[in-house]
Amino acid sequence: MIKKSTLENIIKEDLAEIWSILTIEEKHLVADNFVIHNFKKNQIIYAENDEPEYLWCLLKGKVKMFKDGVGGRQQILRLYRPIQYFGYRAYFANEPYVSSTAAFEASQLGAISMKLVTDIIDKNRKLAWFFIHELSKHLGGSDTKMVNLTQKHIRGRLAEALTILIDNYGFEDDGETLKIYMAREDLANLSNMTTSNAIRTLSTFVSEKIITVDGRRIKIVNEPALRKISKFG
Amino acid sequence: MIKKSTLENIIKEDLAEIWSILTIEEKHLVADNFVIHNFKKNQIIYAENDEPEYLWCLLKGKVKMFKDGVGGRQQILRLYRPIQYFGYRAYFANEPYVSSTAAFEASQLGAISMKLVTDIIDKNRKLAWFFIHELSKHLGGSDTKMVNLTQKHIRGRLAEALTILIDNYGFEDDGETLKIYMAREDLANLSNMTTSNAIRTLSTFVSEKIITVDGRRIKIVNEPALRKISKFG
DNA sequence: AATTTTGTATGCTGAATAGCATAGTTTTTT
DNA sequence: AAAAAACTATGCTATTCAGCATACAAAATT
Repeated sequence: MIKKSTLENIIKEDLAEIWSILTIEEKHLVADNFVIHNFKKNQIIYAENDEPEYLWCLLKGKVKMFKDGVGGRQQILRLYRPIQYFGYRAYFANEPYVSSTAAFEASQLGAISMKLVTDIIDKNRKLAWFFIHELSKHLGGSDTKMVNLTQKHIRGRLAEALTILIDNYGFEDDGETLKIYMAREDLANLSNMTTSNAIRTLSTFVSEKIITVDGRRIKIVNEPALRKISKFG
Repeated sequence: MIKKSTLENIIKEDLAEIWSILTIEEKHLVADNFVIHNFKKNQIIYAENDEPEYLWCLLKGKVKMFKDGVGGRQQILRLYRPIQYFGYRAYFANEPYVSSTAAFEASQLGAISMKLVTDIIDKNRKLAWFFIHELSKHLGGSDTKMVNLTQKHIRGRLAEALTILIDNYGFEDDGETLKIYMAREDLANLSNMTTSNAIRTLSTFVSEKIITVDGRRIKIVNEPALRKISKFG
């Protein structure tokens, strides 16, 4: 089940902050309980109301965390890239998941039992701090996003979504093509608008020479302009 | 500066979860560094972009945490009652505050240096868990609120705001008068709508015999109906 | 290769809600 | 107690955005 090569790589190269703070014994404990799963494009990793059981570690691919609202629309809450962790919040809060996660594209993930994570936190102060820091960052981000989604106008929200994509996934080697190819519907779900409006607003950005669009390939031509629109709503 | 009686009371009676998990030595360390402050109605406790320094402990009164958005409107993020804690997130995230807090009414608060709190967390696992739990709860709440504010219609949002007030502050002895008296503007800021619309929608709730209103005194006459409106948007 | 399904683009229409004005009321200050 | 300031109520209008329909394009399936 475990692909030794990948895992050893992660441990040896300390690819992620979290590994560097574990003792040798803890690293091996985790390695022995680290199960690799492969998810197909759009496959659900866990769903709202499920009972949390694992800490998920994204090794390869892209993941979205989202929540279905009463409006029938799906709101994308956060995006993840390698190597980032998720799935722990609900366990720590001692409640079922309030959101779902799915792979944006074919992805490889590692699952570690939260029971084990908790045991290690009890012995390793640094891991406790890792999660305190992580949760604090996310909470600040969530509060900020709440206000942006409710108060910015459509152009500002879509511009913000595009900057989020830049900041999370960056550009291809040409330095301007977004390194994520998502459906207009997902772009809309990230920006709290209908698919129609995401398409319409993208078009106006094209006509304003802020971006160019070729199917799902989006080039950011004028990033300062984009960030300005995002900032001022 | 320290009002011994109040403080001793809190420590002795273990009024708050947090106290019961400290050792005797830690309790005294905190007590010696616990400074009581009094805030007037609407007085700012800390503001967005300030550098976090203290853990604030609300002893008496009511506090709102809010953020000013580009839309010019203030969004109320969370409400606090005695004995609850706030002000720690930004410090843990190692960043300036992203939101502000103010006293809703004349309030008494205790300030404890975050430096001290961090030192105690380093030695007391249980305190680390207290904050991990607290942050996790708040993050789930923030994510949920984000989707509700963006997807529920005005009636649903106002109904939700009223249920939040019920759940946070409860009723007067008559069992139906909300134990918080806030301006329509604050009610609007809690529900992401204009003051006009908060007033209008309150009126329709009155005409539907879900609530009665007498100035800032709001009686919840039909709580199940209110929760139903909140739930279904 | 043909067919079906899914996704994208654009126009038109209607609904939800924001903005503003005015009048009256309550609260605070002097 | 009087005056000023702040808050509340309600009507009218403007704007933003959602909903839907249609046409076309691309991708997936048979």
